[in-house]
Amino acid sequence: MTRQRPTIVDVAGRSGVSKSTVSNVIRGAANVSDTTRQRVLAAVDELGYRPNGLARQLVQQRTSTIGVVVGDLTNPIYSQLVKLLEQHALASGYTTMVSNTDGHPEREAARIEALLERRVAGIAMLQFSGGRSVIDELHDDGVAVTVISCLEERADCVTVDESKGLAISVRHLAELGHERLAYVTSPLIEEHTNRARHESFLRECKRAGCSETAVVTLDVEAVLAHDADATRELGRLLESSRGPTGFAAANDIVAIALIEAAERLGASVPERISVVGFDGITLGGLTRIALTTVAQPIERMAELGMTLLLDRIDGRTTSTSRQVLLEPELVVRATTAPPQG
Amino acid sequence: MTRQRPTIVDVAGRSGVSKSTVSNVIRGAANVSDTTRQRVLAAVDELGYRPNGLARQLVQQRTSTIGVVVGDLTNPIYSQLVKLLEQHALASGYTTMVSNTDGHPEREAARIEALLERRVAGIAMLQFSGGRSVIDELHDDGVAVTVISCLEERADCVTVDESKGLAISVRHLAELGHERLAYVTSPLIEEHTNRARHESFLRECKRAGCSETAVVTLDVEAVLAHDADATRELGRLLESSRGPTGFAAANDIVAIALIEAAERLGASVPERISVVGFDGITLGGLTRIALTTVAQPIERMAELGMTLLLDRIDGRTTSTSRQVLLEPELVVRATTAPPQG
DNA sequence: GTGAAAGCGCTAACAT
DNA sequence: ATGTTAGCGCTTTCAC
Repeated sequence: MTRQRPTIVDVAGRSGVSKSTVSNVIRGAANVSDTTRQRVLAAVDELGYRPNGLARQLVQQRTSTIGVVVGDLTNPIYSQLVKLLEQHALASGYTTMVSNTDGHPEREAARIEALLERRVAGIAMLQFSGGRSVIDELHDDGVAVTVISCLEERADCVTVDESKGLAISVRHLAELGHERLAYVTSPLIEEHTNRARHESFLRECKRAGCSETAVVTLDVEAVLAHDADATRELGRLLESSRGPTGFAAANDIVAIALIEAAERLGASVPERISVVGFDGITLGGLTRIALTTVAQPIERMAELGMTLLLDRIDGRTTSTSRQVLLEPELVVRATTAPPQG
Repeated sequence: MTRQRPTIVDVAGRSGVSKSTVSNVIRGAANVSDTTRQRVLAAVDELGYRPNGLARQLVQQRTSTIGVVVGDLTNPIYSQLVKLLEQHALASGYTTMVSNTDGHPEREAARIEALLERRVAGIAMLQFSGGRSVIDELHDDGVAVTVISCLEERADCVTVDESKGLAISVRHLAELGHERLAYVTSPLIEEHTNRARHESFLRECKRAGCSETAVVTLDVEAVLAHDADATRELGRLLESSRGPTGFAAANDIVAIALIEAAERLGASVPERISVVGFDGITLGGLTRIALTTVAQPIERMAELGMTLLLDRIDGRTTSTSRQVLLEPELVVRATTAPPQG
């Protein structure tokens, strides 16, 4: 199939110059007479020559590829982030290579290995699980890494202030008068992030004088597939008269799944229970959903994240790791209300 | 930063063998004694050697990278598809490189060019806009291409039967008793696909004896951002007593935006108007949305699409282009009902 | 302004 | 079973 592509030598032959001159022309280097340039360009055109990026990157000892490792591309917050990162990378002459890990640490390690074999210039990790070893290994390898949307002290990182994250949800629920709260999460949420958010939840519960009655773990896919098993745990919680009335979710997708599950069980939101999400995905703004949530400034996260990474790649930064903490913002819509009765 | 990485030569030196032997070991070739293998492996470990994929791919004249070109990664149907494609590619030893085009033909061309310079083994195009020239050029270059989720005769392609697509929506609306129908689309939907779906809409309207009163173009982002301008056109349509009561959308996201816009304008769904989507995104299954839609079998699309592409890459297929047509399936939920009064 | 030559890190015959 | 050799397509000194 793949007919032999013309190389720089073919172009050189056709235009009667040496290959270095051709190289000079296609790289837009100086020191090429106008007439030669024209002839070379003509030959390029006639032959349909296209530079071989592999060869170029091999000899230059640097690539223009940036790896992006993401837990779940299906979560709108991440697909949005990936899209923004690609735009920023492109604007600086880089191409991205996206790897989905589905939250599995082994898959994460494998995908990172693949990126490294391709000698990516740097890696942006959204929701990263591997724990210290991964980061350390990358550091040893001298690969630029930026972690986006979760806190990681050992690397450059831009994230929403995790300590404030869930605290804002809890405070909002407490101010509405809710006294018994639950934390809602999903198996897809990476361990590190989950722990941080849960701790933030517990801390603020204590401070606000609320009791934390439960941790609910929801299999989002199963809930959406109308699997009855997936809502059983929640069902028991809702039956109890001393059960929680306020639910703080680890992210918007979980929050939406919770609303779905609760309402299918006959507990309407916000009349019977209140729910607040985390992330600020666009769909939460739909009138039919109207999710109260703690929004992350994802445009800024993407922009700053890519800036940090590129600075590191280009050696503009040699300092130790830098953390950028952004402010989350409460967006009150219609899934929260004072508790009834 | 990037400290000089060890090469195959370093490993050879350290283990006291030639570099071809090292090469044999890491490629798992036969003809290596067990003792030598151990020594080489030990050296690999001590040095932290990692093969350079660029060099390997350059000399082998083939890469294990597959390009994926997508219009809007933010649309769940595509992020899902991309995720599935990545899984299938991975299972066959390939890595994917995703490019988002936001539907711009120029950006599409640029991204394809970048993929070709990286000498990707093949390209999977989801929602492709470039028209004939792009496909032809790729064909001339001898690059394997598979188009997924929209019809393209000049290339391998797997898609839902476009001619049936919107027809199913229209028939459903007609059977409920709707007589005046509208087609709803968005600027983000690629021209080709849009035309096919619109034609399918018109054809079936005629057959079912419905009148097509309008084409509504909705800027989804603007609607979700609660921009009043974005709903003006729809507002006029809904005011008229002879306006459409049944809306067939070009995809689910548009359908959801339409519901949002209509209900904000006071026209509730499905009491005042009925809406049917296209794609079958998971979120449509939420009780609060309950979108009636024409679902695509995306698992099969991803699987077949990747199979077609890999067959072509490996030269198992030399025939002319093959089209696979899959059956769309109507999923009736709660955004459609008989017209009132 | 242009060309010759030396690699980049690896694979794949071909010798030994 | 292991080593030698010749590239893959390009960039980049360094001469001319």
